Amino acid sequence: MNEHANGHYSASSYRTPDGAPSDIVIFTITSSERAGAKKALPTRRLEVLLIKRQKWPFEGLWALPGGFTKETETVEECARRELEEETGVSDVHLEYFNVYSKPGRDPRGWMLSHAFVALVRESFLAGRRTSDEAADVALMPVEDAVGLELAFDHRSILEDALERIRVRMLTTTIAKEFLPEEFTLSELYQVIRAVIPSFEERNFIRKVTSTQSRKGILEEARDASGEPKTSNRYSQRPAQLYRFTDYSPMLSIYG
Amino acid sequence: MNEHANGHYSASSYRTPDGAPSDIVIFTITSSERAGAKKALPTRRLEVLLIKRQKWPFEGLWALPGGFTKETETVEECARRELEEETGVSDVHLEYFNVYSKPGRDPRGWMLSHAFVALVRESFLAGRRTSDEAADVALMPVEDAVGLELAFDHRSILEDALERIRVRMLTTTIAKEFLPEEFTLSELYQVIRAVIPSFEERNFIRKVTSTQSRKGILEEARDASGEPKTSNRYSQRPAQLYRFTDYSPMLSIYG
DNA sequence: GAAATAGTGTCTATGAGACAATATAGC
DNA sequence: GCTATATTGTCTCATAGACACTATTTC
Repeated sequence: MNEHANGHYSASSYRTPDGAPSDIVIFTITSSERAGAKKALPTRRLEVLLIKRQKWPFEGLWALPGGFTKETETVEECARRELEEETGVSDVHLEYFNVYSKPGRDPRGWMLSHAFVALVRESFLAGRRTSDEAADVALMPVEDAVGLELAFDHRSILEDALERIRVRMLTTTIAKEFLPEEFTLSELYQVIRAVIPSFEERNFIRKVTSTQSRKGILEEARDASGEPKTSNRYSQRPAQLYRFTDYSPMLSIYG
Repeated sequence: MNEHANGHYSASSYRTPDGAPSDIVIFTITSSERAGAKKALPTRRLEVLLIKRQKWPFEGLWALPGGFTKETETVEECARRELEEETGVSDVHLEYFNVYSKPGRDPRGWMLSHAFVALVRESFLAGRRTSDEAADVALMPVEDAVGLELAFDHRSILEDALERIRVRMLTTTIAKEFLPEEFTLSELYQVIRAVIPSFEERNFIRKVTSTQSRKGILEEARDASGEPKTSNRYSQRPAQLYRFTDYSPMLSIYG
């Protein structure tokens, strides 16, 4: 154990890491009906999944789900495995974003933590929230989570993850990870606002449908006979359904 | 050595990593005078620094500079230390971009490599290229480097690094890392083109100077008396000098 | 005046941004 | 008809993109 694979390597007497965990910031967007109105846009909120630690260190504190990488897998495979063990979901958007290696960050030893963001649709986690271990696993609003004392340096990790998805929400099409295949533009707008409360575009519909440079990221959903598909789930007047294309524009600050 | 810091940790019988190297993709842009013309724009080329390995494994192959992280430092501190040892430069732009952890990627054992991009001005490396170890250290055009067989998975790392700086060249102001404090718009344009050969903007000057949304990333350089500063280093007619402001716009695919 | 790069004029089409106005369907 | 959301009309101004033209200095 912990011997080097062979002796050609002069660093074999060096101290080596005690582990390389992957930690996963699992985000979801919950919808809740607004009281009163019958057909009204639901309130959407960005939430993060945390686990209450059962043992030393940081026993009793909330922490990000995660686990140790094995020598037979990549850190990404580890994250995907832990994600499935923890939430039962697979095939979700998982994105590596940083490594945390500050000496002393883990009292158990020299641990290099690899942090991922996972984006999960609310429906995927539906069963989870009512499971027996509900007390140890919580889905909580991000504003609440960043206000808590978390285990290890998980608060920094969470803040970095948040920053990360805010940037990527605006520069990539990850909004699709929180939406059904076909959605209305109000839904899209709400998803963006759930992640970035300050996002405000008065003419949102105008822009995403008519802008030449951005045209191409969205297309109208049509049924078998070619008629535009609409939905009146959230409105009296049916709204046009859209879907993301697989085109992703290249942004530039220079033009 | 390699014992866990304490016994509370149930994973203490697991295999642990054999090392966590940092590898650094050091980019620079070289300028060379074009033959013939007296005052002409130099040719700028993106180059990468590679080191010829002297020992097993991959002896004789070119590799990215790097080295092992110590338990008393972060992987970033390791990268910065290695960068200085290797090139003598400090205070340069250094950016972490990915971890490489595929089992078997390093025949010496279970190594998790943390990859960085460093952006260095040509002048910083000037002394280095004529040093004694010139045969072991090379600054070579990136097109050449990606065509070579490199040690470990360094070719993948290099390709990823290239993709990374191409995106960041267009979405952030890292172009400043390759330019003097004050520069002409032709120089800026050339730097962008050295990194992204396909970048073409006919009205480059127009855009960066007159666009409201982008206005703010650049400002005209002025001398003590408030007069605009110009340079005729590369042209007969003097060109206005600019500098980057510290404003960095937030791009969005939605408007 | 030729060379070499810097910068402007001009024209057209399109987009941004603001808001008012109208449309649709359920209640 | 009221409500709540969806969508279009309209107007103004700024920008994109193309390309010809003028400017400035050195040789």
